Amino acid sequence: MTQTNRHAAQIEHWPFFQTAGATVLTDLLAASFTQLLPRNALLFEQGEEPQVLHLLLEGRIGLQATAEAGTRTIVEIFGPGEIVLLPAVVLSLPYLASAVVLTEARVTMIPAQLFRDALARSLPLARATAELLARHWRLMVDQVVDLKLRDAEQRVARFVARRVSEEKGAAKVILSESRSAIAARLGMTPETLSRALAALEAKGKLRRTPDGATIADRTALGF
Amino acid sequence: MTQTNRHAAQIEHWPFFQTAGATVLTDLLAASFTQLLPRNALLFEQGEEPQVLHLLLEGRIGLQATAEAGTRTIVEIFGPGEIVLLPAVVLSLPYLASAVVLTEARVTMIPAQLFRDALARSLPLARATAELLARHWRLMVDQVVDLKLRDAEQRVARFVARRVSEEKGAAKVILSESRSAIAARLGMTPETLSRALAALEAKGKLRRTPDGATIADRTALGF
DNA sequence: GCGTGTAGTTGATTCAGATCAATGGATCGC
DNA sequence: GCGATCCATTGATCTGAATCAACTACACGC
Repeated sequence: MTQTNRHAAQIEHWPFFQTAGATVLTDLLAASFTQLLPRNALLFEQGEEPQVLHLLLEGRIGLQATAEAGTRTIVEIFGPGEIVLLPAVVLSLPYLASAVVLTEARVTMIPAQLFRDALARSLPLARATAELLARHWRLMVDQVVDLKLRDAEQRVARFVARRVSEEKGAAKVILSESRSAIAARLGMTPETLSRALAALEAKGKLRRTPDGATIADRTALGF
Repeated sequence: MTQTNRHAAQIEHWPFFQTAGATVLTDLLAASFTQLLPRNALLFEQGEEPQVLHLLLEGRIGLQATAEAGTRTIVEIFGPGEIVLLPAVVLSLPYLASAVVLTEARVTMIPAQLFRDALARSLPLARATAELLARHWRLMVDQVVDLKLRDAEQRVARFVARRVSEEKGAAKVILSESRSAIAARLGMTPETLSRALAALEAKGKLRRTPDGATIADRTALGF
């Protein structure tokens, strides 16, 4: 059994491949390979043509965009079970952001051309792709609304609250990526993030710990 | 010839239907209908289940989101030739924003269920959908980067510059939707938009007219 | 052990853009 | 025609978050 197959069992439970079908998955994984990447590694850079599609098994990856002025920000942070930058692969267009490993990550890579070929043949895969992209679009809409209508403290509260739900009921939230990465994702400076967390603690909505926070009452975060 | 068919000739030239194929289009348009909607009409409201898919023939439609606090913003403005809110139709999920007619609009509506049925049968349609959604995702990423990295004046300049390209080389830009709608789309107040336009005029990058602006040098807008 | 570097926090100050307020056109109904 | 209403613009002030600046707490190499 190859190293790839070791992870196949995990991947085939992803909703995306439930829709796409087992046959397609087998095809795609046959030519795939899995890597363990250290913090700060670069998966790809803004402007590159996509060579592979990335499936994130473990860790967190940040989508980092650079404007003309050279300023950077993080557009989105992906977690385990997510497919990174499907749009660029679908469109065969250069990436409009770089992907940086925020916490040590295990990533399975599928050759982009292989994926596109499968997309041209398989209706279930095309539908799964459309659904995934629709969800990702909605996430970005949500972020735009967040940026336009909520202040720093509210954005931080929502961000933390979402992480709780991921850890299913547990009152502990682990923020393993750097504070500056989280701040960039939320459209603020690390200083402002730090102050927002302090303010939420002062209001009794959470308690800061070195690696994240504990939540007293999830609904108290207003989410 | 029905009223719908009168517009079919126009719609079939859209890139989306070039990919999806003529057969699918004929199917979809058979049960469709076209309406002329006045300014301020509501296509649908946040929270509703999508009943129809909207194809925008003429005019502009704004995607308006409302946060808990009751504050509103415009997430995106759609123009002629665009398909509005495909994600909600694909996912059969409630709209997460309302759609408001910003300037008198002609809209063709396709029953959502019909579209989803076609999506389940037609590979070309599924591929066209995936590609369109990928493009829309990229537009939202662009907007997030805009909001996070550029100041008000730069955002206005980019917005105006994009409108020029739509009118193909013409130095005249028509901003027919209200200033407050544009301001909301750009994540600022109408006052700030007004000042930004004044500042760009002072720098000689454009000249304001009641219904928009004229551009001296397109590249001067930094786009 | 002890520098040395890096990330995070806290404090002081500044600034872009929001808010509040007033004015100048338009367009509309009558 | 003439108020009434709505929208855009301009001005004055305020404020949330950025910037600038210490200072602290670890983690690392040697």
